[in-house]
Amino acid sequence: MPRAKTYSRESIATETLPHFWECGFHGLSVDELVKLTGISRHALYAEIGGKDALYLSVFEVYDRIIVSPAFSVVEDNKDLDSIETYFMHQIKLAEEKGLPGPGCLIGNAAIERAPHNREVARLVTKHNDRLRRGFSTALANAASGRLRAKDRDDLADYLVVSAQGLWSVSRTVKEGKPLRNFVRIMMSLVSGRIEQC
Amino acid sequence: MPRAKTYSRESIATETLPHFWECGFHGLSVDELVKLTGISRHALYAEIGGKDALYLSVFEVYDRIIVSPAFSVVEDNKDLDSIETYFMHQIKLAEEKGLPGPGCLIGNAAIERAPHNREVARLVTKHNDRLRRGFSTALANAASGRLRAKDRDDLADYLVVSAQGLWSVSRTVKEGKPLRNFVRIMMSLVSGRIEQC
DNA sequence: CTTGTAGCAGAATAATTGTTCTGCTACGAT
DNA sequence: ATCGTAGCAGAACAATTATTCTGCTACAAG
Repeated sequence: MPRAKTYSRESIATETLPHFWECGFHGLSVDELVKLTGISRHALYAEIGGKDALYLSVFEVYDRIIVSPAFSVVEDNKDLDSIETYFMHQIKLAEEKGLPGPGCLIGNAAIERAPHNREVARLVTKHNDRLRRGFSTALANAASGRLRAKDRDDLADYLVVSAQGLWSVSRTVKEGKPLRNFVRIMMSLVSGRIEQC
Repeated sequence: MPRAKTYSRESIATETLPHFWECGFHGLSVDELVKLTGISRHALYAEIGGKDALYLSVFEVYDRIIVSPAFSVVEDNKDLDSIETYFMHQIKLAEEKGLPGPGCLIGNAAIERAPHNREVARLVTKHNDRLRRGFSTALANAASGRLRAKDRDDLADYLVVSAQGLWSVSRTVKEGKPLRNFVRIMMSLVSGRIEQC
């Protein structure tokens, strides 16, 4: 029986995720990746195929181990508090890991990589759709019918754009205050809108 | 007397600006830049020094010929309408040039390049400071004293983050509607805040 | 017209970096 | 124990790309 693989497609993507997240696609070479993570070039090319394919694999892992645990608060609870919790929790994590932080891997990819790689662009759109859907459902639920579908979708769009701004700025600020501030103002807007219906 | 230089530092930066704006720092090689713009390698290296230095020069030009003409509306008029005008006008320009667009050169650099280049990071911060100052002054004026300094600065921060989100998203959306929507909602928030004082 | 030289095109070079290849090692099956 | 092979380390290779170099051209001064 063949020896169990030391590095699976899965584990390679998981190990490289933090580095791509921090440095982006162009921020580090395959050599650096190999040195930093200890995975072998052989495994990388045999299991995944190359740097581009690896980057796409990292997306899957990021979605599963970073986005899902964080955003399921919104997707499960479906209320306004859950939206605020989602944002504030992410800001706290970023603060703990140290600001300026890596922002959102997918948001970064949207700017750095999506224009040059069709598949990355597709995954970015998919991610934004997921956020929009989550926000939209939560808003509908929070408003319990008092919000017109169009207004709800507009607000969901608004939150998606706001999230993009938040994680972008988190890459350059040194403390969490302006980020929290932003979320507070944003949330007051959203709840104000819902109440006035 | 020496022959007049065909390509000055200035003109090289101006010619390359659109390409860096569209493709980012890693999006095109010096070869492509030379082919696309017609400038000579010789001039580029003699006048500017290299790709990194060129990128920084492009920042200066961008600030002068793109940011200043657009943002001076806010800096000169100092009212809420000017803020909305600024955003809407930029969205319209982006639409005319075709969405998804290049976003904001400096916002893109914040994500793609600032983490790897101290000087780029400095220029990004400088740009955001300019926006914040402009917004802050406009808000103070619009509220004519009814807004506490802290609230005014929080709102200015809020607008800076929102701008970042807007231009980020403009790189992936196919039409201006969600962008305009975002601005409308954002502005309603800001004027609501000021009126309630 | 001659001549000196600024500036150009494009070749050459150097450095980086993505990918493949070559033994070799260690483990499991027999 | 030995054999076969999966997987490794790191060298080699290839491709890309930033930078420098080499004539050469065209213009201006005299």
